Amino acid sequence: MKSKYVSIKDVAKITGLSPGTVSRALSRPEMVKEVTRKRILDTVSQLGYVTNGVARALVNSKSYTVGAVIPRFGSATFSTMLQTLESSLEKGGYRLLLSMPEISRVNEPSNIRTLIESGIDALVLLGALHPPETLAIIQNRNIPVVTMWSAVPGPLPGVHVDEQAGAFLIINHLASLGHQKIAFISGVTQNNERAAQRLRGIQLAVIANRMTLDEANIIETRYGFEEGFKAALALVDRSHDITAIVCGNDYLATGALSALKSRGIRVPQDISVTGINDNDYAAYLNPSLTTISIPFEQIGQTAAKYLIEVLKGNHTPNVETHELKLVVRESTGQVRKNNLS
Amino acid sequence: MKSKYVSIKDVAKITGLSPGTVSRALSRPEMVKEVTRKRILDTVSQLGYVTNGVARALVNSKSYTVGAVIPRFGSATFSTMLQTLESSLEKGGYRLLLSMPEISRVNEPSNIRTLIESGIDALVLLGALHPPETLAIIQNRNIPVVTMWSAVPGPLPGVHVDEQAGAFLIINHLASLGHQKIAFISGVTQNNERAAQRLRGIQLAVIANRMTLDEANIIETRYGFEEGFKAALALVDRSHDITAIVCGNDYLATGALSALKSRGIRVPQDISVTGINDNDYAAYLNPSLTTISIPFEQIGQTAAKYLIEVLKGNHTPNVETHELKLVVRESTGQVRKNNLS
DNA sequence: TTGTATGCGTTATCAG
DNA sequence: CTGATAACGCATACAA
Repeated sequence: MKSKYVSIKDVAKITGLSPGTVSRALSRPEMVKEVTRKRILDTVSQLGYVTNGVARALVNSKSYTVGAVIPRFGSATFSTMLQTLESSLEKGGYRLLLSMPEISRVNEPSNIRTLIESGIDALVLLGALHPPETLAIIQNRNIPVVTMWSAVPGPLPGVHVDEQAGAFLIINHLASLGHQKIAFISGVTQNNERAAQRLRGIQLAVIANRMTLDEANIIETRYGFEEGFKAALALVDRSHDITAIVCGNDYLATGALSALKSRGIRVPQDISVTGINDNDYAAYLNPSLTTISIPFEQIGQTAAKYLIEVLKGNHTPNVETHELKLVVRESTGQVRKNNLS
Repeated sequence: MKSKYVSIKDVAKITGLSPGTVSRALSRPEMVKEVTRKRILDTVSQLGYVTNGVARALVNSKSYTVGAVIPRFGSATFSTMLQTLESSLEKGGYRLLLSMPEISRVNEPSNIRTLIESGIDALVLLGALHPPETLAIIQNRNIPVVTMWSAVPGPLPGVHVDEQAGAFLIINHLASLGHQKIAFISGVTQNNERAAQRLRGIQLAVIANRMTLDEANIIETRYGFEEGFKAALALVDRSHDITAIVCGNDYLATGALSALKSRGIRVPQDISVTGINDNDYAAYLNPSLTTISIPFEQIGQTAAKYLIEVLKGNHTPNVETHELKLVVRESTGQVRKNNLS
């Protein structure tokens, strides 16, 4: 398959110089005489020559591309995190090759293999928990990795978010307002360490505050408006003494809110609804919702910066040790106080 | 820079076969004897050999990668569109190289050049309107392109959304409810053909329905909660006879809603608020909001499918003609009716 | 400072 | 069915 584009040889031919010189003029300008360089640059722009990054990547075994596998949960996608990740990478001269499989269909090792075949220099993953095969690939290729938004410590370096601390913020807040008996609408915890840690944190905080969270009042469901709606209805039909419903994410909280309203239940006067937020929407739109938000901007940015450092050779990409300096623990967000009774 | 990974030669050496045969066993299994292939496959998995896609891309001048430049507007990102784009590409065996610059800082030609250097096979752009330089690059490289969510006809093939028709849906609806004098909070129309067409559509529909939309009641502002909030306050302070506020996107609508509530204005009894949605959130969360939504899933999917066909050679990637078959005109979404007085 | 030659890992062509 | 060889476009070591 013969390419039809201008190559370095064409530029060489026209300028009467050698391919080597042209190459140098482009990537090591200081190694070439002023006039020669100018002549080359002129013909380059005249011919519309564009470096073939594939060939360059082959010889350098470096593609300046970072791959990311970011599973999504229904319509919950991590746009802010992605944005900051991408723009931070871009600032460092890297491109983002993105794989975002639906979580129910995710086959991480396979996704990673595809990315590696594409010639990525580093890898971004969501969360700390990964199948052994994933770890094997990473170890085997010795490819720099960073995990984003891990909720539990893991073997890979990553930007950690303390989901349990977030849960404590919420429950402590509710306790301070005098709430006693609460319910929790959780996301599916299987294969989702964040959901699992949120649930665990809620349970621990409830105990610490001597509150009550009956097993029957923990509903585990997929993230979604409708799911939150149904779960909330089930809860209020079942237990009449709940004063607060905490939700594992903002979709659930939003659905729950609608459900309560449809029953004529006042929020937050009769029942308080709290959401752990993946999105800034719910929090803004409905002030009757108590929310705690995740610092997505920071996560993406920190992850990108770390990788760029590693790729510069400034860190040893040792997959055995956790990069503690990058752990974001101090802030999972603030609780927006509102006029709960 | 000597690569440290297993290559096809290593597999060849161990199996005692030639590199060519190993290559064939992997990419053209039918051309190689059953036993030989099995022997190769065994050593391949034993050595953990992974094809070097960069080398493959070089010789084939095909990388199975599609580049996309999707500017974002503040926190408005097109997650659903991206999701369906990515997953549809993936089904067709393509990877997505994503560039998502903040719209205020976008330098499209430069972004495209970077993607092209990376060796993409095709390009995805947002909207129909692009600087001449962009068109020149595309023409020059003769690279397959598709535009997503173009609001006006353009020189490039694309998935078109009729924003004006959407605007008519809204205004006709308001007219049928008896509204006479309305206001419009628009996104910044400069460099945003969608925002511009929304505004234009609203104006035309207002005339067609013999309604009133004073120049002073058109506020153009950045997309955002706060911006919508401020704009709505300004409107109600200025004009006391408006019965409906239409907003250019859901962030604006959400902010406007909050503003009216803060003034004790009932929605929709006193003033009706309508949003054109980039997001399913506002619509769900607040039933007092009338919304019209954009079919993002379809857009991403259609764009991907088109490109895959083009790359298969089934369409001529002629940048001169608009791919009419791909234009999505029939549905920019439904108006959710609500109990407007 | 510039030219020449070689190799990066793969696939395609052409013999055998 | 398999092997040898030449390319893909670029970067670099080495020679001039």
